[in-house]
Amino acid sequence: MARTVGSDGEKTRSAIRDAATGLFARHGYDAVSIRQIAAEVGVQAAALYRYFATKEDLLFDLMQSHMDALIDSWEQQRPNDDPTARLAAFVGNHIRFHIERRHSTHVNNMELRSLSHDRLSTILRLRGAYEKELRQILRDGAETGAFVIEDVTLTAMAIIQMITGVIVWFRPDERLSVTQVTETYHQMTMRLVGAQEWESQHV
Amino acid sequence: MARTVGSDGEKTRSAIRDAATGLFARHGYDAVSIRQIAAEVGVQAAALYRYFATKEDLLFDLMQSHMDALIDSWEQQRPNDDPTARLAAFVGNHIRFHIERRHSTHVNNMELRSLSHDRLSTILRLRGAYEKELRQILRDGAETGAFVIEDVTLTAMAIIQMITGVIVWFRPDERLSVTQVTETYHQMTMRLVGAQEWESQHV
DNA sequence: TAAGGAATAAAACGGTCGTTCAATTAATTC
DNA sequence: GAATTAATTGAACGACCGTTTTATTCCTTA
Repeated sequence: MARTVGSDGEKTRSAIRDAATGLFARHGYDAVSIRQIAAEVGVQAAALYRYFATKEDLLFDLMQSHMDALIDSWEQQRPNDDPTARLAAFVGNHIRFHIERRHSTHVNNMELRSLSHDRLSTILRLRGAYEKELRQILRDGAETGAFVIEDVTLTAMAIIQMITGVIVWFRPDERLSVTQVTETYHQMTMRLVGAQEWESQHV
Repeated sequence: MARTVGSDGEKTRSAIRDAATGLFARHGYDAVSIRQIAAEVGVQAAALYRYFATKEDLLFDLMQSHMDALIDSWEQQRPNDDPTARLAAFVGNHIRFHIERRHSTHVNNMELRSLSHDRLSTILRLRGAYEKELRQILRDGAETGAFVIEDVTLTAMAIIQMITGVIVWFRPDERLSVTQVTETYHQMTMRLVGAQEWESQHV
């Protein structure tokens, strides 16, 4: 029956996703063949088509899951606090999430152009929703006078690019721990938005 | 003769480079075929091989030229001034350069993985030399007390990612001019490094 | 205007790609 | 344990890839 077999199928499905994430991140979507992914899973190329109709379906599945997980992670963490505390939480959650998922982050940042128009829109919509959260924090902080901000949209982009960039150079087991990196970025972010004083809310 | 004919050859060569830059930036190195590039130039695929031995040679040529031009642009602009003025000049030059060369910047940021090991090293060496300039500015500013910096390397990466990120969202003919964008990033950068006061050196 | 080299075109090469299909094996149900 | 269905294989398809080879055109120079 589909029930018990389904559980094995889900295991294979997730093995495919893991293999594809790593290969896409390292070599790029176009440079990776279905046969390579299949080989890493230990299966023939044709077998993948029982789980994903096309190669692009597989890519889209990875990217959508990534965005869903990112938004979910923030929603479970978001404090109902003053803008300073919310910004600290946002930065901390963002950095932690992206370090933990370097590979799928890389795929999401690099392979947008490999998606069809409709699927690109879907991903961009999710991305927009996430960034809107940051813009709202910045807007609130500017209104209460907690932050000094010239342009909310532009500042939001600057912060996101800055904190997402961590994955470009950060490698675990180096001189800095995740906590140290997060702490330093927290301080830089607070200065960037002109936050005059903030408690040591090291999230 | 090679002289007069050479000048036509150089025109074709630069047409190839322009076409390849645009196509690589839009669709990615792997997704673009030699035949596509040739078609955009108005020539047959085999003709490109008179100018570039392989497709990767073409990519490397584009990436190396980009880095050379970036470093050259900074060297012609670098002031022998205090750290605050030098940082302002660095940010201004960087943003201006990258907005003017969005496509080749995109190629340089996205296609590192398509290079062979040796060529990757060459590009990374150039990149390292450029980033070293920023680190030196930050170090000087930290020593004179002009800046508040927890970690020079980390701050340099944060600034570079922030200001390079402009090309991800900035489009000409939108609500903001290059000057406005540069000015806002200048202010954000100065706050980020904790510069207590700075003249309006809008470079 | 004939000669000679530079530039291009046209065709072909071997290889790999994403995907499909028929045949086979493995697992589940009755 | 036979029947049924799910899962996988191996082979094949047509398309396109980067590159090479050979032939042809164009242009310069003597």
